[in-house]
Amino acid sequence: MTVTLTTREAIARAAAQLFEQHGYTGTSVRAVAAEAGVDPALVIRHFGSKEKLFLDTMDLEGHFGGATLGPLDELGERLVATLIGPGRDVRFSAYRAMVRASDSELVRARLLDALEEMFVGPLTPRLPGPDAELRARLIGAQVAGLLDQMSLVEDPVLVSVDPALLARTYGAAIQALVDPPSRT
Amino acid sequence: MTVTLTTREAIARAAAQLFEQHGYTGTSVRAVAAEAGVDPALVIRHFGSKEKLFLDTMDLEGHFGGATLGPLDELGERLVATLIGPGRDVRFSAYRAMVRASDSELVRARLLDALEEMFVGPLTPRLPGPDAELRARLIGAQVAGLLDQMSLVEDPVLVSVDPALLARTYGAAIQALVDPPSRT
DNA sequence: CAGACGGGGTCAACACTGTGGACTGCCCGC
DNA sequence: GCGGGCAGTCCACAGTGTTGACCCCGTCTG
Repeated sequence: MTVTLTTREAIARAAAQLFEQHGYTGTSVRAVAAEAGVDPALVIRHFGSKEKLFLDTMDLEGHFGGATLGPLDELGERLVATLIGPGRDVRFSAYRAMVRASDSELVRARLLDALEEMFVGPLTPRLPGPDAELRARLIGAQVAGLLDQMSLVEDPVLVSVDPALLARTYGAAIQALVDPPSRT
Repeated sequence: MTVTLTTREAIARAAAQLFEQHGYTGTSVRAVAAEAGVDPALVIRHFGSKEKLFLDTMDLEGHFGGATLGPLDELGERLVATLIGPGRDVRFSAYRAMVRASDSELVRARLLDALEEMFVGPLTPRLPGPDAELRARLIGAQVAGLLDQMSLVEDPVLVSVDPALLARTYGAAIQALVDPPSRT
């Protein structure tokens, strides 16, 4: 199967690999073309622009989907465990590439969509207490922050700390937004 | 005063403005040179490279310094209020530019330094309970996440929500890492 | 006082980027 | 058989960061 690749697929595949590996600015259209064994002008012809190629290629939802499922108690800890669990490298690379390319209006919109689809949508109706939507968005912010420090900034302590401890600690902070605020 | 600017200062000033306004990739060396009324080759001569110019120009510590001062109770809320309080645009721009330029190893290192100097250093010795350093770093992650969503992704709900409510809500989540974990 | 020196400034060029236009070759419906 | 469309190729353009050769002028030295 997939004995022969349509050239469009070949380009997309090469692009996905290079973008994840070297980021948006770090991979040139010509490099993608070379990797796919194709003329540089052809990749533009097929995808319209480097930016569109990037958007067609990277998708966050595929890597992060369904992270907010399951019961609400201990959701924080489970969420973190899922993020930093098996396959974290792919997730981290995708996120990193997207964030660093967020100069582009389209990329920014995609990040916003992903936030909406992965956190605001599924979580807002489930969170008990007031300001559910705001809290859902802030949970998204917490996740983004963790990804920032682990994937983008590469905080050496965070990347090497015991994942269970990390999940427990940061999970508690997330849980503070999952549970209804205690009116003191 | 400052009747005449040394050309180096003029370049740095133009660079700071353009970098904050249009980001790293969005501002060309030639644009900086034009804004400073100077030959493009000269800015490289003075600063070595565009990357070094960027690093010499942007500093996070100046914009974010001293955000973790004050008593520990309600530090979370105060921290958020400081971040999104007066002058937030400058802070947001600086952070955005740095993160989007974090392809560069040097920029990445600078972000790590800033985290260290602004959160890990001042907070670790003050946090009660176990894993103080880890928790300090995670507080940094929370801050990064908020900046991400507000400045980089520009979540329309977060940027327009009542700042006091935002500070209270997200502050509570940060406070969960400031206070010693409740061993349940 | 002459002359070497050095640093700020200018110009032209290099290698590279993303992209567009003109062109060729091939397959498919009439 | 033939014309239209489409995949693929080639070349060119404008813009990028950066470099080297050059120049000018003030300063220190013999």
